[in-house]
Amino acid sequence: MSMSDELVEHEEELVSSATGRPLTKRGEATRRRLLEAAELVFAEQGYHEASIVKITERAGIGLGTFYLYFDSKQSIFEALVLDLNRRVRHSMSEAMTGASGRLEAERAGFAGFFRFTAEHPALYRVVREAEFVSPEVLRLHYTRIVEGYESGLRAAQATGDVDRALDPETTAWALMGMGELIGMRFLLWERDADGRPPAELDPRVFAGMTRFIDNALASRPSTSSATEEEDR
Amino acid sequence: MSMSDELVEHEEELVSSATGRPLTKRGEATRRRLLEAAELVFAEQGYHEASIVKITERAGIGLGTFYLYFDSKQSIFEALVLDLNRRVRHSMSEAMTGASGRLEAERAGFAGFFRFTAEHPALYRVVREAEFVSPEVLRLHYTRIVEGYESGLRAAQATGDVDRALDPETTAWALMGMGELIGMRFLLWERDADGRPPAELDPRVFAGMTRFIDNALASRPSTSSATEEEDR
DNA sequence: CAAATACCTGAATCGGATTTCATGTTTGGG
DNA sequence: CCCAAACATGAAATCCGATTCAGGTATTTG
Repeated sequence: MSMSDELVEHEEELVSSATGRPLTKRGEATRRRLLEAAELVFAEQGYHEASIVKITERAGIGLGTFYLYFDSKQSIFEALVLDLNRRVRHSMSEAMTGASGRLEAERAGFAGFFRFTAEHPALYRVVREAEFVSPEVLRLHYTRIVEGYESGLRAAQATGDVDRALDPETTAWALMGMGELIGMRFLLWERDADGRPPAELDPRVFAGMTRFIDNALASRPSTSSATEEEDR
Repeated sequence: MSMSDELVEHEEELVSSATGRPLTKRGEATRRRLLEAAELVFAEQGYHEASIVKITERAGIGLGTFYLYFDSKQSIFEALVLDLNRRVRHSMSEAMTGASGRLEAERAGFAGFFRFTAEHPALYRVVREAEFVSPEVLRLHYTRIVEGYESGLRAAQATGDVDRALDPETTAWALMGMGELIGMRFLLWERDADGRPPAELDPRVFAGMTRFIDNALASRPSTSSATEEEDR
């Protein structure tokens, strides 16, 4: 009967989180407007400054209506982060199609990541804030992205494009981390004369990063020229 | 504002933030107890779950007393982050003393960073949260660390230990980012069978990271003879 | 010791948030 | 055209935490 209703529901139906009821056209549109407003408000104000009132006002919707679609403030935030995750990965895989070599594809994916961050600087801050609002969702976000990198790296190692001595998982996380911090420093923090964020990475920085990555990944002719064993 | 005043302050004056008055022995002790309690509470609960009441209770101090020493919740948080910054950098520079080569020193600094993160996992989460609580302080934190890296890299380039084609600033931020995310993934997220965080990085990960960094930094034999490594 | 100074206190103030709910409105199928 | 069902609403209940303040206690000084 009622006991396992909630647990069984795994698939993303067009369902109100709060009530479990299906939505009509009208309801669907309202839900969408709420998500779009949430995107703006969370991006501008951060999670704790944001409020349900601000979101519903922005959406042009009554306060009480919110709870027909989402259980809580945290719940809509999580939905938003998952949506952004979809969009980042889309931006990355889109950038990768058409790349010729394996290594070329890695580079392109990276570029796609930066394009997204540059186009939606505030949005990417939302994702980072998830670490403190909803850690599980952030893990999901990172893990999904890293999975793509990792399998790409393995494939590139198989073809000999990438140093076989690298650990794919570690390398994938290293690349993510680089991307994050360089994006934060040179896209989110940087402002031009008019206080506008740059549309893309400074060429000097981009070149420096490319060199760094190419160095790191390139298959090395002799596998053990460097100090192979750490102390002890 | 008042914040930049404090930020410029590199050295800890014995001054109450709220009143600007110097402290006696007793006052000094009280201030210290507040900071220590804040460290525990912010680490366990995060900024917004933490409250002045919880901090003063933990410190065994009256609620009102708090405001004799700090202007606000944000103010004590900032003081804490600056304190942690000092400690991280100390951990890094301590690890670097005694390193023989330039490149060796870079590696040691990195290890120092991880040692701190492994020893105080929750504390490093506090630093990261500063991005959303007090962005200026976080910039200061990162910038101070990066400055050290950057000048180290320049020196290592001068001696030929590090690829001269790398941009030192970009490279420094890339290294920071790697360290952050790998620390988060393999130290903060990882739990052993008893739910305890690991005391140090998994050897596989550490080795993978070392290889990655060595690849990235090593001066490339593009025009000269094969890699000449300092073996020591 | 007396007065001044420094330090301490927690009840009360104040503002602001999430969430509920009783009631009204719209929609769509028969 | 009627009436469930779905959707919408905002005032009010409820909660919570930062900050203030009027009135203490300890410590030092003359």
